[in-house]
Amino acid sequence: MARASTTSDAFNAVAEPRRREILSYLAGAERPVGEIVAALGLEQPSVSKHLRVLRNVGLVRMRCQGRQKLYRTNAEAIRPLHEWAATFERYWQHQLNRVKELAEATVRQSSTASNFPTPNLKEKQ
Amino acid sequence: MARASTTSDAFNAVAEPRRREILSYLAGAERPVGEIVAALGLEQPSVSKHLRVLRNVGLVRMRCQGRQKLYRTNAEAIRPLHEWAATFERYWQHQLNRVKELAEATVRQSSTASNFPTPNLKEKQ
DNA sequence: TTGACATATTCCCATATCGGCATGTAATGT
DNA sequence: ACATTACATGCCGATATGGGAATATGTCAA
Repeated sequence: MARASTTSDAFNAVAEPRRREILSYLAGAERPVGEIVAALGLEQPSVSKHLRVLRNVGLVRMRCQGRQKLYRTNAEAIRPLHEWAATFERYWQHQLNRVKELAEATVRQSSTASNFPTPNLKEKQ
Repeated sequence: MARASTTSDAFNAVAEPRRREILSYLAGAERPVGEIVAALGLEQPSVSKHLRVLRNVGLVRMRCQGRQKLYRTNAEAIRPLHEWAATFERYWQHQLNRVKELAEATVRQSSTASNFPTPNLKEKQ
């Protein structure tokens, strides 16, 4: 088997950075393909192909108007993603609390004990 | 060019359904690889490979304990995804309001006017 | 040391991607 | 009818994937 199709999922469709840009661009208003091309600086065929993928998973809707086709993003289709991610919210809050506690403990210690430099709390990724 | 690497992004890493399952499974507690294999019913090498991808993008952390390696998901790394999706929240609320208004209008109409069958509000995808 | 256990890595293959370029198609204007 | 505009589609090539099977690495135990 190979990687899952880009059209198998909102998750897969959204994995492509350009498609994310397109979605953001089309979030507020309906736009013809030409404007997307101009605004994002992509090749027209490329945009058309991305739009096809997005349409297949319901992330954008299309409407014809003369010779133009107006696209808009269907925000509803992004909700599953949002909800899946939200599932982890409590866990990253836990982690933040731990970091916070650690920081507070360190501050207490350094303010009572000495003039140590503040420790670097940045997580090494 | 081909598709972006699965390790280029949290978005790309998370596009794979099995990886999402692994992340959920490892959200609450640290677990050795063997338990993941047993719990999700995947082949061991497959799990190891997925874990490698997840680790490369910081979605999981690993700790050695004897001959086992304990993995846990690093929820922090999921936040960018959550925040990106949240960007569209106001738009899907707009859409919901529109659907709601439409439904209410329809109800008003049908209750004053007649016994028309309720229209199908399901969006055709 | 030898063996068993826990994971990781490698090789192979079928599949699909994305970009670039060329071409097809449909609607409009003259 | 013809040219033009606005998109869509087809073909190509380079690349990377994920599963399966086999094998390597590393750790503990006797």
